[in-house]
Amino acid sequence: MKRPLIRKLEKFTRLSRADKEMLVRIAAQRIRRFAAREDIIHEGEKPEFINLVSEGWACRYKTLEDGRRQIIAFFLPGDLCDLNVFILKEMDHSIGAVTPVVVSEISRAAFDEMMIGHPRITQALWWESLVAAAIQREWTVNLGQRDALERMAHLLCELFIRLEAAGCTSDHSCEFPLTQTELGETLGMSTVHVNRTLQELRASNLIVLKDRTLTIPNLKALQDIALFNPNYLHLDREGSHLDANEE
Amino acid sequence: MKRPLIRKLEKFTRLSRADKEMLVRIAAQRIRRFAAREDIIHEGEKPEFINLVSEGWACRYKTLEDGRRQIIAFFLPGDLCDLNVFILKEMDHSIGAVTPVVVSEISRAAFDEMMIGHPRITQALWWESLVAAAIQREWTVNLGQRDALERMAHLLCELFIRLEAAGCTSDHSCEFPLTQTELGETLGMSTVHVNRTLQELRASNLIVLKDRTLTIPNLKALQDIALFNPNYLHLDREGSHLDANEE
DNA sequence: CGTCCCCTTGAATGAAGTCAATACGCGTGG
DNA sequence: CCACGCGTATTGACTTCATTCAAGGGGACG
Repeated sequence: MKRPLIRKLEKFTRLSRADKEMLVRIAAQRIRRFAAREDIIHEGEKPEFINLVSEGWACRYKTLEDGRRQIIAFFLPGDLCDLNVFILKEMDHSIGAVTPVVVSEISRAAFDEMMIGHPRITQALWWESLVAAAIQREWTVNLGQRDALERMAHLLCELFIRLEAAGCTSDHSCEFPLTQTELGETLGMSTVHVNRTLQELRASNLIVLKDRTLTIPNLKALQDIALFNPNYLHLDREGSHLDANEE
Repeated sequence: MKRPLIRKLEKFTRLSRADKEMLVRIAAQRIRRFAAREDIIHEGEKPEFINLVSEGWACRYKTLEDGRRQIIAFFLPGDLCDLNVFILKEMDHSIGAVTPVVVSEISRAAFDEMMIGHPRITQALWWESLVAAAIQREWTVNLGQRDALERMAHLLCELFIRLEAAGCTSDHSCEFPLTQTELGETLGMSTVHVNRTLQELRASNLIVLKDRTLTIPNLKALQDIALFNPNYLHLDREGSHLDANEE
């Protein structure tokens, strides 16, 4: 349950003891806590840090002039906001806490230090950011091509598998703090239709969702109706040829 | 019209003569041509190069098992496919030519060399890739929140402004090679509805689209109905404080 | 001259949104 | 302890936007 970032990065490569200590140290440098619904950084601000979510769920979102809101991404424990953001003059979107969250702020200096002294971490972080981009692309496919039922099923599959990689699941269950309104803002559908879609998944015994806990009795079955192909998450230790000898 | 990449990067930072020569040299190393509709790289392959589109339009796309296709991104002249892709074991999507295209393949070695000797270019390329990510996010918003008319208008605004940055527009017009089927695969709507939506934009005098040429007589008006905010393209010379003294 | 691809149009159908009412759990304060 | 308010979930009836089906038109090319 601890150190979800390390756990996740090790899906890609093996990290040395020194690498891990570095990551722990960096994550401890500057810690901030946010209440649910609070903004971590708001559109228009100048980004000064890379944010690492170590506990809780956060999300990226954008609001249109007329108030419509789209959730663009979820940050689960161990997830990083964009590397290199400090290159941009201002945020073009906001990042908000979904649940109460604990965030580590990584300064540009700390990041550069890590890039220089720890090539294995550097590699793993680029992998992380390529996966994040792949997830964003898959969301485009999801919104563009899948109908409501498939879309919902796909999101649930993705979140569950990502939580698993971060060590945040037990058996077939995980905490699931999203409200139906938030699901709607994520999947581009009305709350009413979110509700009906969830009912349909429940009726088919594909999910149990109750008291902020999600259970997926048969992940394969849910994947099938979602046309879910996990390849875009690149969770198959592709960097294993880089394994460190030390440990 | 030449060297759209350089032209685009200079929207972000000023490049020295040596930087530009480097870019020209890199782009000339390994050139490939593709016919319209041909695949540049296909899902499942191992990416070995960073592709730079120097002429023509290409697209990223994904196909679901049942044949539905979603276009995930367009590559216009001067656009690069993901930096660092070689970290991944295999492509989770395909890249195809929309029109006949000319592509420069950039090897890992050439890329690393550039990263070391040309910090200004490095910075500019990270900017490029952050902008590409921002575009992908905006597409998520587009598909999730906007209705057909807004969605179409938004895409047209984005493409026009990006073409402008690459030096591929003249006055209020640009070449526009996409078929209505491709627009549908991009915007997640049926061809029939694409057709009707275009008609509606034409009837409001917001666009002229004929013979593969798009004219936007009043970009501001089109932006308004699209709820288009160009901030996500980060085209405002944010790196100008980094301007080189040399030229 | 026929074929193929792309664009266009009409009519019928369907998926998802809107509106509105109700229910439920939970915390607060009387 | 109970009443109240608030946010969230649920349900039904109706509407609207978009898809599907089907047919026809036009241009490029062999």
